[in-house]
Amino acid sequence: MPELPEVEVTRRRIAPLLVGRRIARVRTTAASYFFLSDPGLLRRRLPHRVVAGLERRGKYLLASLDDGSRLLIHLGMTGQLFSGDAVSLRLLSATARAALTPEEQTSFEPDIHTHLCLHFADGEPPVYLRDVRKFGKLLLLEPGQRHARLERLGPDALTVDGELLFRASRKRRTPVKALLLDQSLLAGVGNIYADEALFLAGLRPARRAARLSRRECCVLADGLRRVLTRAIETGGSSISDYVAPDGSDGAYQDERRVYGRSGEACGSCGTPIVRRVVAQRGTYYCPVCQP
DNA sequence: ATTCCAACCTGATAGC
DNA sequence: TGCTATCAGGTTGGAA
Repeated sequence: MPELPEVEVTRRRIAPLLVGRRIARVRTTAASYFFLSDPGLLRRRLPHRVVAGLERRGKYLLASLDDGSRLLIHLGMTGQLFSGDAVSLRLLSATARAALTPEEQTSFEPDIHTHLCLHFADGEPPVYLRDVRKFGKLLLLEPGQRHARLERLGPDALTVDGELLFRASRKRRTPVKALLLDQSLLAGVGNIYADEALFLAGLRPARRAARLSRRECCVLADGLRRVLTRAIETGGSSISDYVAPDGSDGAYQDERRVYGRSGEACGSCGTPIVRRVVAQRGTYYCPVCQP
């Protein structure tokens, strides 16, 4: 689900519910693929801590606590970080949805996929972290502790410039789309925004990276910054699971040019959008506008 | 060093 | 109705 824009919108909207609050009670699910730290450790260590700040690195969120430790969060494909006040059908499975009448859908109750519940001392709504597929990650970093996953990240994709792409793409036979998805080169781009940026740049996703000119790299960097900035402005893309922390949907899915639109007419030339597998990912492009 | 591919999970949907 | 196959906003580790 969440790429840089969704994670950034989540950060901005959850921060007021998190920062400055003292954690009182913590609930977790059992140890699983989701937890990089033992959930028992989280239940022992988080109570009494005050959240000091919340920053984003690529698709990661990093919450600093008042004892110098940090909580590292990745939302994977289906991760959702939201307020106990949030109401959204996206927080319910289809079966759970069917079992409820509309008037019963007025609040969220933690289910088996809700891996972390933070309750606060001031009685404000709790904050929940839910992840159906468990591709997300949760890890407590001790004060000063470094983490390989963070250190491997390249510069934030919002700051990308054409020169970076040009230098990194020399001698790479790989499709340009694979470069964009490489978090060690550029942090934050995922499958949706890679395809959207390539459309804006008029570049075929399978194009060999090394064959891009400096000029094309600059146009691509431009497209990336434009699409990411616009997606943040519109609250991200709510295509299947993503909800903002208040339960509201993003709106960028309505501005998508190519992602998920195979068979539909290209907005620029009318040619049907094509789906192919590139860089092992479902990839959408206009065969005419992206020669 | 780079590229590829399977694996990690669960659920929704399309087709028979 | 039910079964099977395919697909999904991601990342990792190890093989080629």
